[in-house]
Amino acid sequence: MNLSVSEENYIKSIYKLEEGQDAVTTNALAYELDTKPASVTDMAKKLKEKKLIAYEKYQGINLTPEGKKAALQIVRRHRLWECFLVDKLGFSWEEVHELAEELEHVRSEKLTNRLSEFLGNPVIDPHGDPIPDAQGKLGKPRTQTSLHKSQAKRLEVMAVSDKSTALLEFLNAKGIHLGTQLDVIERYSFDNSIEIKIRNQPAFTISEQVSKNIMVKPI
Amino acid sequence: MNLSVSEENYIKSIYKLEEGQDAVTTNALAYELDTKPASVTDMAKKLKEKKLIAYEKYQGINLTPEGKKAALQIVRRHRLWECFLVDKLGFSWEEVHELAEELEHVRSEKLTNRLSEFLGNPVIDPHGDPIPDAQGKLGKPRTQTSLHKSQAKRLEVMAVSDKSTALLEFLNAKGIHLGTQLDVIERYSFDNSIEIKIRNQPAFTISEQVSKNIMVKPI
DNA sequence: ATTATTATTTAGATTTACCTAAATTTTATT
DNA sequence: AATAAAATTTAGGTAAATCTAAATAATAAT
Ligand SMILES: [Mn+2]
Ligand SMILES: [Mn+2]
Ligand SMILES: [Mn+2]
Ligand SMILES: [Mn+2]
Repeated sequence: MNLSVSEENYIKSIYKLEEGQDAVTTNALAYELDTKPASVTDMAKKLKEKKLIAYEKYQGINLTPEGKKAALQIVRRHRLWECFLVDKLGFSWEEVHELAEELEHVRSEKLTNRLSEFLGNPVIDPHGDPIPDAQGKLGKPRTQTSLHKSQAKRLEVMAVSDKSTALLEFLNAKGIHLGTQLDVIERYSFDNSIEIKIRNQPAFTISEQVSKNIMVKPI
Repeated sequence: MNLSVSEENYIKSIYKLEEGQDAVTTNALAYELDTKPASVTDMAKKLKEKKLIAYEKYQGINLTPEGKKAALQIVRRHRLWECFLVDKLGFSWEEVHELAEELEHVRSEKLTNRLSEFLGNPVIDPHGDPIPDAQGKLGKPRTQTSLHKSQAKRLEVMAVSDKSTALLEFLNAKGIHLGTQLDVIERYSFDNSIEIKIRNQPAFTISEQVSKNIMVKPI
């Protein structure tokens, strides 16, 4: 199956939005891809024709097994390039998403596999997301809780679910990285903000918007 | 100036064909880009509009200074990626051109410069071609003679001017790489074939087509 | 159960990068 | 110089990926 760059971006976004939800909505996909719903409907017809998605008018979109396989290959390339940019070229985690958004479209299994090998076959990317292997298999079963939901007092940062420069730069400023261990001091039910502390640094408060996007595990 | 992938490929090909010649011909460019002359004429109008080329009907094409600057950036990216693929990922020289043809279109000065640094700021690519620096300056003045023209008896291979898999695989089979030193045993004027010898290996004969594409310097 | 709102699709255009076939210009050959 | 051949351009079209505006369907609110 030979996909255009545009088709690949759609497939990847459908894969992302499908998580949890049962069907991906036209509007959600349009928003995710920064395009218009009418364009999504057009593309949905084409991807259905190519048997990459299941789609019926007004019923939303789901990847077929082939579609999912394609998505995992794209995700693999995306995350490997992110690793390369951070580990080898010294980029910081908020800079790599956009670049990987382009590099992911160079389709060469040989290149992908050699890149993986060169990087030591990493299993997570700089944002804590798992990297599918050459067969498209994901290691982790994605059972991550957000800081927002977690009840634990001592936590370790495992991933961030939003890759926007804005969030990542905020986390940089606060000293929150992958692997950072933090203590929850207080939860304020009024606005769902959380007061946290890293080591012996002074405590500070983060909003619900932020805590929702920090994935953690108790320690 | 924001160029499409297609525009970049045109600019790069014009740069390549301009070497030596005074103006690039519509047909030559169509052949180089594996497209039709009519398409070249269309694109010529657009690139002229963008002031990247000088073009008058029936008069051929030349890069403007801005066009040349753009071309050198693309060439820089292309050749740096080729170095990366060979030096870091272990690809062989005949495999990298096609991949670099895609990677070259990721436009990020930061990425390009970090990649260059990561590679130790190489000045020639795996085919012996010089790599423009961040300012677009070429080191070597490109005064290379082809084996076909050279009069010397002992020579060193400096570059290959054709990057086709066919030629490069042929050279691999014959043991001819960058830096290979060879002796010219005989030149046959009938078909311009040349008998050469590498070290103490048995001599063999190469055709004019091949010798034209091997760039050498006397030693 | 209507009605209003929201989501989605269709109709009809636009832009980019191509193409083929025909017309035109340039260049080479009598 | 006239004619033939080759190179180039123009005219008119196509396919992909968008868009806006209008129509339709699904959902929510009276
Ligand atoms: Mn992308
Ligand atoms: Mn990532
Ligand atoms: Mn290219
Ligand atoms: Mn090269």
